[in-house]
Amino acid sequence: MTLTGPKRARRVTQSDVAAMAGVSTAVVSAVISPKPGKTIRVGEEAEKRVRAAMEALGYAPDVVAQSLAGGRRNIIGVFTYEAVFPADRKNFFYPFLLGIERGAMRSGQDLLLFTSSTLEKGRRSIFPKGTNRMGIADGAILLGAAQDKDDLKRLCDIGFPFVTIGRREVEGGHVSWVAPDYRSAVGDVVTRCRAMGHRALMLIGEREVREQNEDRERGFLENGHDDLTLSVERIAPEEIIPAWIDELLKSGITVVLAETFAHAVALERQLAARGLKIPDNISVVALAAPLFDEAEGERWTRISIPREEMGERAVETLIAKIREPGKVPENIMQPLGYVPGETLKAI
Amino acid sequence: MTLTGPKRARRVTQSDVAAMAGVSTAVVSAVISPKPGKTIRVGEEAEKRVRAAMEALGYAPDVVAQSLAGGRRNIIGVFTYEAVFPADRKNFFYPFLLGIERGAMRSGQDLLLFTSSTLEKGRRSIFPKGTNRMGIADGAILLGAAQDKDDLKRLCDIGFPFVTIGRREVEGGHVSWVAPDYRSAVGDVVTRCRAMGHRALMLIGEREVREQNEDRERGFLENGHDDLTLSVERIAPEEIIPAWIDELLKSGITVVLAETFAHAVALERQLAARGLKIPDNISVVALAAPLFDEAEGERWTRISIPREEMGERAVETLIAKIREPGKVPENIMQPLGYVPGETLKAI
DNA sequence: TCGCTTTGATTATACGCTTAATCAAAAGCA
DNA sequence: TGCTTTTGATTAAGCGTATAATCAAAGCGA
Repeated sequence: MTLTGPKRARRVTQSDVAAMAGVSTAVVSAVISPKPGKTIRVGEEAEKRVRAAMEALGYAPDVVAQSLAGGRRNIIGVFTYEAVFPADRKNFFYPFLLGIERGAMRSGQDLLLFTSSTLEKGRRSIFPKGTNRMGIADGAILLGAAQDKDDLKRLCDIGFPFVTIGRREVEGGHVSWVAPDYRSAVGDVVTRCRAMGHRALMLIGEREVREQNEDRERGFLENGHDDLTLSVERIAPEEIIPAWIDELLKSGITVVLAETFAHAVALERQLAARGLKIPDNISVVALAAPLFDEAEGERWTRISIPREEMGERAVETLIAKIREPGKVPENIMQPLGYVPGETLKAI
Repeated sequence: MTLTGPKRARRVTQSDVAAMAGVSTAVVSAVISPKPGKTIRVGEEAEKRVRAAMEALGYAPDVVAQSLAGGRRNIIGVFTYEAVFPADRKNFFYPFLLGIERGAMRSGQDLLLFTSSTLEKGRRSIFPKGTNRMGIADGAILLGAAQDKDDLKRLCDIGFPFVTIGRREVEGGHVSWVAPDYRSAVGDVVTRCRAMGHRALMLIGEREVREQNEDRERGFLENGHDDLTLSVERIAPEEIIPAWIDELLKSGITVVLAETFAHAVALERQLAARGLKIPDNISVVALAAPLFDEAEGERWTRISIPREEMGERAVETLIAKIREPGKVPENIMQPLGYVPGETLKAI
């Protein structure tokens, strides 16, 4: 739906301010946005009058017009593939948004949430029906498990500045991201397990291999010592059935690193079904933040993701990118934490 | 901080399409956005050519320019006096935002969060340094316990469409709101208490009397029967001290309606200090939604607020207001629910 | 005094689109 | 036939801002 009907009350424009201050609109524009490249200069006197007029009239620049004219808008877009305020996994997204808000506050930016494109089949599109609302913002932060590389490519092509949370690679274009450093973190976990006496480790994870899964697998395999046996199994949580457990037990593996909580939980359930316990019979480390309530994941030995901080850094990165569009895009690897829990035991 | 606008690659414009199709830009515009009240008409032939050209050139309309020309941005502002994503009371605000997002989605609006004005002393200002970023949006939803009536007045004066969540009255201007119908709800609670045999009721609540407190007090006093003794005490939670409890017990009151959870909890603590229990010795009903975690309030007999629905209705109301600026502003009283808990007992 | 730079401003145009005002030609009608 | 209506288009005027191109006046060194 789009709004139609009578136009809203006339807004206070630059020329209103200009008229009141007795100057031209160009001067008002210059006062609003002082730039290093001083093609227009303003005297102290005039500036004072302009500011007074702005105050008196309650003037606010029209971002849309600024946008069209090629100026700055001080608006950062936030695009989420799922709902911005998701009902079910609110505690997962929330910290990112918290950080993004703080970052925006710090740098004097407003936040534009792209809620207009209807969620089709539960997912949003960056270019709904070929249009691109993003142009309203100076740049955007992309949040959520993005799958449509085409959209990312297109964003790259039109030179729109954006930063994704989570690593994304697009061929033929560079994308900036702030991503959890799964590689180092998982490497660290392997080292810890080894120090605790474990020698046969297995990584189980999602069938679909995306960037973050790659990173974990790399960190896992890279840290192999001669005395370690490492194996990787890509399997859906619901595929963890008794037969699979049989094989696991036969293999002599003593620690399982689970890419998601769903895997960890499925594993625990199947073990319990035959009277086995974590970590008595086998240890488990979760390689992700709990998707749902934080409390649910509390007892697991796991990796922790400083999501709030990541949100903030995403804003900083984006702003840097907006400022210097030509520069090589920055990528930030966010160091993760290791949280000792009750599911990893020394041998 | 201020940003410099990114220079985009030249985009395919309407006139490119027009040129290729051998028509004027007006025709292209008409093809893109067919409106009921058409001043400009397009023939079948021409439309076919235009569509072919759009396809061939990969044309996408520039929303920014569309906005500028059309006067409408399809952006709804969301202003919160506290942080939009508050760390401590997230579960209180969250449902509103959820509803607002859904409402925005339904009506094809984007959401602009005003995060740019720094939080001074933990509160935001609508007019930071006299400027008004709100003008960016078509209208705004105000969320949180607003105290600066001056700002609201000013918003009214400049004719900016806005809707508050929670009742607000400003003299010399009409404000639209979507507010919990505390009056009816409290009246209902009184009736229920009476039906359970209670005859002496007390309402305790915040010292500062704002609209919502007025509403509750009204609902409380209005429903007096001849056989009921009703009293109101405006007192800060920390003023609930042993001496006060003495008086309460002497008065013969059997139910206390607490305006906030802080009051209810303070009361419980002081009662416990002398070995008294809720509801054995005295019943308590909370007249608000729990401020913090939902779970914390679970056991209390209380009023429930359909916050999600309120958020959605706020969007609807705002859009109606934007559409017809002249119309008498709509106010919506949101019916509340009664949630039986463990703190109200029949006598 | 003259040219030259600096300061402080104005004018004019572009940004990409919508839409009111027009207009030419065809169609309808008596 | 002459007049009005309908159809299918064009032209041009904004929408509110940024900024390159200009320009007047003042300052300045020689």
